[in-house]
Amino acid sequence: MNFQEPFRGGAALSERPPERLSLGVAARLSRYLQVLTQAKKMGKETISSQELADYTHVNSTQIRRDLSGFGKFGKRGVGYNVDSLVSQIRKILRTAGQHNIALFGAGHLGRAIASSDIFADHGFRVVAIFDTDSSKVGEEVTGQLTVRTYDDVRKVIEEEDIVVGVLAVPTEAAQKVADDLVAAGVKIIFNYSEALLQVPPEVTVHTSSPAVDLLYALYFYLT
Amino acid sequence: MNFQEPFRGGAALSERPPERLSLGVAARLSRYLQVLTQAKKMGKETISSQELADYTHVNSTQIRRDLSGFGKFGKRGVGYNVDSLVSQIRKILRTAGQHNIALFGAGHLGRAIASSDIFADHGFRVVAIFDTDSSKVGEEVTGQLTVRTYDDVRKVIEEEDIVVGVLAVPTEAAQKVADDLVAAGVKIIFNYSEALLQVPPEVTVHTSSPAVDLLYALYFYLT
DNA sequence: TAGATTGTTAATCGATTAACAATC
DNA sequence: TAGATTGTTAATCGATTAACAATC
Repeated sequence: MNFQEPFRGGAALSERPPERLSLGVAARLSRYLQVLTQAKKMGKETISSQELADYTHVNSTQIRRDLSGFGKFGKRGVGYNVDSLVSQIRKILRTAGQHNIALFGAGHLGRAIASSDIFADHGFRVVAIFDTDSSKVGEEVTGQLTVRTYDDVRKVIEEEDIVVGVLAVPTEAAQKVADDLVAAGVKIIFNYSEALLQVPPEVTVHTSSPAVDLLYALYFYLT
Repeated sequence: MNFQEPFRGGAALSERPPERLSLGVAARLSRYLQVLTQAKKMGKETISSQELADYTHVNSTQIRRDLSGFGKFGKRGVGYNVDSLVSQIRKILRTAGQHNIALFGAGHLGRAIASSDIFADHGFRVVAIFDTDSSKVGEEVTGQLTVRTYDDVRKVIEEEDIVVGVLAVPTEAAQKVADDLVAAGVKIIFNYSEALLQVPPEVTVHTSSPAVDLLYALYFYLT
């Protein structure tokens, strides 16, 4: 970033060349966004970099640095306006639009994910939930979602313009679902099972589990 | 690390001074461990740094570098023995022992976490699950676990030597449970709700959600 | 041996932090 | 004004990567 900025506080500051964010910056911005979203729900109007630091465990200088790279969003002596910071970060992360996702597996994890607020909070819409267990098909999961038969996968993916498949199925079943998603043209798979999925290079798999963090975090907490 | 090592392949290499790992190294080692554990289940005996790289999205040179910092675990031309690498990493992360954890909330997320293999795989034992909903008390969650009444929290934490509290409760209920855990002396809280918890400085809160990753990962996948 | 893969170097790049003037 | 907090600098530290000799 060697672009010399001779003006101060200009609105033009928010229109930077769309460089790809580094992995670390994007991860931290997402984290700030999560905290800000919650802070907003709690009725907080402004927040300081120190408060954000307390909640995210990211150094407060780092936070100010991350943000100031995109514009002067704060007020000295006051902090950041929660509402405006949320929309600024959304702009930076380009998560302003709506994205449709499909959920596989109507077990406990699938239902937990389906009923989480966090997707709606960030512009993601769970438009379908599938299960191979025919006794579950037709069950209502949330107000708007009903478990669909796995036979309709292909049709639903095309009709509903689904860009992400989220796997909350048993480890043994994950590869088969991944194969079907790939065949239907889905390029992004979120894998909450423990399976090591084999997919073609153009498809991205992100594996994550509600429990893996524990291992890593505990190293620091127990030593 | 400026310790000059004149010998090769010695067993003494695994006994390094117990420096605290950097955050990044610990996170990556945990990830390797997760993949290795699964690879072992699938009957794999050796694994190359390139295969580990494919599954973890960590550069293969980085992986070899991370591991070689603690000893010469691999065989040139062959790769790493899965079994022995698992135990080496466990030694490094000091997760060889057993740690008892308590789970709060017997809803979908709580049950999903309780029935996950991943805790058992890494030496954690869910020894209790609580819920304030009296209609859930007594229900069987897994073979060994039955939902307990929240009134017994304090007693159970002391009797069962619980070091970690895992919160899978609604956002509104999270702070109350955190307060009670702090009062009972628990120093590590894993928060799967969206609440921004207030705790004394000696207590560590790790907030995480099965859905937050999506936001960050999607930035890269959609751009 | 021939092929494969580790262990390690060297060079680069980005992350982190303390400190403090600017300013609300 | 006085206190608080941002924006930014400068200096350090650790992460990342390509490349390749060592060696299984």
